[in-house]
Amino acid sequence: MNSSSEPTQSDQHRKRYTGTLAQEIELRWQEQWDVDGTFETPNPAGPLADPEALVGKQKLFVLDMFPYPSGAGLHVGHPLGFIGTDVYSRFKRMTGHNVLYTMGFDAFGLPAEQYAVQTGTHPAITTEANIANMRRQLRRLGLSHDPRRSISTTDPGYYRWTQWIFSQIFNAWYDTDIAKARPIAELVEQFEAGTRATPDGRAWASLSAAEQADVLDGHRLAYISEAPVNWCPGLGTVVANEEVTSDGRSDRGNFPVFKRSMRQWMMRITAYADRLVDDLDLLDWSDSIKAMQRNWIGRSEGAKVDFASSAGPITVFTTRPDTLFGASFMVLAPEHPLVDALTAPEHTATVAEYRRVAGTKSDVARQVDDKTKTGVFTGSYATNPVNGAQVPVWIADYVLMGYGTGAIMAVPCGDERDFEFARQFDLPIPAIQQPPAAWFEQRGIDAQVGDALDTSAWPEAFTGDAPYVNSSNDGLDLNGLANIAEAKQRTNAWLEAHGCGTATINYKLRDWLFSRQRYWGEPFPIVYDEHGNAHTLPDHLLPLELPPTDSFSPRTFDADDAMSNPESPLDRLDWWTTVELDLGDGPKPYRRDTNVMPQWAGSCWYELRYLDPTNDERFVDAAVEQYWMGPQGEGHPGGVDLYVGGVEHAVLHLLYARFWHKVLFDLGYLSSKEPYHRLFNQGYILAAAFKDEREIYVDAFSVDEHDGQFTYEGKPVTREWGKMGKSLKNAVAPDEIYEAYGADTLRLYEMAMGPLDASRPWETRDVVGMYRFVQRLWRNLVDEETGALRTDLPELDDETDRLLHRTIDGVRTDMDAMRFNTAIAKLIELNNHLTKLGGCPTAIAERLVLMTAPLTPHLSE
RNA sequence: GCCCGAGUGGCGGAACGGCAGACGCGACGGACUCAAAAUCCGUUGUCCGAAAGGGCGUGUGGGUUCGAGUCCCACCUCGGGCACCA
Repeated sequence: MNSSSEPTQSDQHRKRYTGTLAQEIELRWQEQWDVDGTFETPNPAGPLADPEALVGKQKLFVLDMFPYPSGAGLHVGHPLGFIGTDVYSRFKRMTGHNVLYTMGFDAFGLPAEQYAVQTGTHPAITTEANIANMRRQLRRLGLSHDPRRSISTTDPGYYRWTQWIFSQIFNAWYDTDIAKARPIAELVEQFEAGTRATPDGRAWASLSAAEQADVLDGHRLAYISEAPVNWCPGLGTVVANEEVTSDGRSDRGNFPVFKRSMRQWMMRITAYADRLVDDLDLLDWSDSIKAMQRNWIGRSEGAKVDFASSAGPITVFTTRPDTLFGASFMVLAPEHPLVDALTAPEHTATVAEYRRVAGTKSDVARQVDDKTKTGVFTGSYATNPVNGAQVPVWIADYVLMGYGTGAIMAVPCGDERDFEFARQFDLPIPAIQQPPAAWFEQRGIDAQVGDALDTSAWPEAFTGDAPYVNSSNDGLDLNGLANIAEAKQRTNAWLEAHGCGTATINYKLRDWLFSRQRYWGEPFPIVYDEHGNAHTLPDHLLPLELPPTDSFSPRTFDADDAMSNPESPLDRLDWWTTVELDLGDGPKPYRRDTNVMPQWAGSCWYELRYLDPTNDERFVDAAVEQYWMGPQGEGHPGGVDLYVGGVEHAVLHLLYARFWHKVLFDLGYLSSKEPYHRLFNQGYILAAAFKDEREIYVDAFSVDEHDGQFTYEGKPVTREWGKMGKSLKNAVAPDEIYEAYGADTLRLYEMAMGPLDASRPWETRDVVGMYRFVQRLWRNLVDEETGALRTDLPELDDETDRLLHRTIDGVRTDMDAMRFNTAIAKLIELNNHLTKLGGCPTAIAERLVLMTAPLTPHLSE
């Protein structure tokens, strides 16, 4: 269009590198790559095998976190990581690697379903259309994906294996003796042989079928249990702990979430807590992501200690058993089961009232309220096992039922919270450590040696390291010791010897709530017999396809209606829920499970399916998995060589996927212990967003700037920087950039903006810098009038030759380290030099083109 | 409060402990044009100076070193994560 409407220019520079010419070149090569199958990657075995093509090549598995196919399509912020992995993959292919690089879609889940509910269109239809649109957009960027390996989690051929893996997990238990998952049949063998005792010691054969099923359910890695779960009436489903924000709302939709006891599917991820923490050491991940995972798992070493009381032993968890001599009262969570038995008659009314008020407060309110301590005395006392002291038992909502044992021993002299509580309620604060003089000086207290232990003068608890005092009994003497580790060890030994405590490890991690009362997800491959026992469907009945229905809307409730109950959409489909099957003992009636799996299920193993996407016999061929993901030497856990994605999945996806991978490893299906060996978190593309006085975002492209002041329709607005997107009304569509400059320029710009792991603001006006580079590069080689290679190129001189070789060295190093921004700078330097020279000497043209090929693949072709 | 990470021109950002500011944007000057856009050439940290040249410069204050943006200590600011977890 441009060239025909401006005849003068097109006559002069018919083959100048313009947006129009760039598009011509790009579309042509994208077509050619498809026709030639240029990016099809050979496997060592199976349907995609081409063993000869692997000879002499090192393998490399480069993976992007696969996207959710949203209806809004891509903006220029989305593909930053994709472009990075593409440049890297192309570079690695050019340097002798067999690179596995493809892209799939994480397409089950709430957004598609909510969109479907809004529009009345079935989610299968919108999902399919969105995937097609996204594939088109990604292809337009020139990404070198192997198209044969692309999957969607919603393909029955894919979720057949998601269901199969679920069955494996259901039919497995964690053997703590060998720290490994095993098939449940091996547990049955142990019970039958008597090598493992049943919970109540009776012979296995004497247990009824229902009792046996109960025992096994208590071991399964996927199990149904009645437990406090997160009920979200606004979404109409329960959600996992990981999907609840710190202010007690749903990650999706931002609705209130309530703790309710319900019967739901759980996954025993807690069995893997230690390995999930310990194996982080084997991974090439950033310290911050590792810290987030460690934090979430929350492993803390300590001891469980029993305090005798009229209601029986009260067990507390403490990380500081060494401070037991300073435990001068106890605090139980208001929901603690012993509270009723401990409450003395004259305290019944106050305790009941306190529990009632605490019960109405959601977890949110308990946290949002300032940290002022509240609590009431039960009227009972318990016995401190190390010194026999009678300590009062209180209840208070700063102790959480969900952590540890829901009861604590309070050591007010050494714990900030206990200190505040003691001050609040005027409880004694016995000292068990002698704080150093400096501690008093820093707090402006003139403490004599004699009255240092008078805690009434202390402004706060002493949490440091100092010699113990008043810490001895007949068999244990910590006085004078200043080594915490040794004091803990000696206390633990004493507790164990006297049967009133044991060293133990406590975790914050809870089991994973795995069922959802929604429609758009993987159905559970589970049926229930007439006694209500769960059975997995045999493999030949998989996939259990999601039944087609127009009635896919979930039953949602008033967002604050905590007492509502979930209703699965699948439950309405009587024709589907009741079924007659022969599971090996003749045809019988069964009822299907009507839950679906959470969004995260499909993303727990997708990288494995990329390896062997068409395999009908197994989820992945063993030799193929070994080739692409097997451990590489001693101490190497195996896994994807490079996994690129945003930091927002630090806990959820990355934790769940590691868990599933470890179960499959334990059961002997995989050679790799970990799914993702190296994780690289790319930054985000930020864009200016503008808010008016009502704090509402306005269209960022209609804002005017004047002397640093921003206005929208004449009214002042304030600028902030945020992740580019629809909600901030600042998204730039890639098509605009293609039209003006082409995809190669967009790729260059995104890679040149800064290091890949840093977030950076998008500036459309800056894009032209990379366009000029590409234009000069073109002009240095191609005649702008004819489009043919130039014949008037200069001879190679020594200076240019030296610069070339410096550039080759630098670009290779930078590309290898994924420092694409500095690689580009070096290429521009060389090209600027060539421009001054009057063109690119023929002798080095090929090398210049090869160096730019990963970045600007179409132009370089 | 605790745990990560980062502070360099007007802006995005470069710098194995060795010429700070590569490369790009913008700005300014010039060429081309009737003119503009595009394109091309040049200048551009800052202060003094006509120039040659010189002073000052990597959040702040100390330190190590022949030499520090880079290493060490203390602090300030910003971003992210966790947060009454016993």
